[in-house]
Amino acid sequence: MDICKRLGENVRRYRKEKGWSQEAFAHEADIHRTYISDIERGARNPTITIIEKLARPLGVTASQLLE
Amino acid sequence: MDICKRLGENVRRYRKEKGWSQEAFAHEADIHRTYISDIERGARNPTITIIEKLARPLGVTASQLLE
DNA sequence: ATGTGACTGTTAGTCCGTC
DNA sequence: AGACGGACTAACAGTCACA
Repeated sequence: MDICKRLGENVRRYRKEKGWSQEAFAHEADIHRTYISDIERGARNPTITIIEKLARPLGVTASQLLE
Repeated sequence: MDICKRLGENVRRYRKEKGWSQEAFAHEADIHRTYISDIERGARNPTITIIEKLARPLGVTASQLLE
């Protein structure tokens, strides 16, 4: 399983647990909406600083997003 | 604690557990030795595909490198 | 509310070295 | 053995219009 896809699935799952749209989450994480879309589809290969920006509003660790 | 520094410390610890020099590890991971040096010093912001390339020869998961 | 192609400036990542 | 610099190319960060 590709690590980018795994990250995407994790982000999407945690985001939905929060009841957020991509747009709302993008605002919380201070990341562009379309970038979130790309991440969730595994279409990007982000850096670890992006992983951390995603993790914080979701209330999880960067490590958890890669599990 | 900066996530880049945390990654660096984890990589260094796991590498030493294997008894590898940076150069030997670089060869195992198929990553340039100077890049390994940068990573361990927390001077780089790598992508998740690099995290995975680092994790495999160390016998750990990408997730563990960010813990 | 989300997926996607395209674009530009910036940086990730490689490779040459020296200390 | 490892830190660190310079220079280079490939790829990412960040954004937009449109579907």
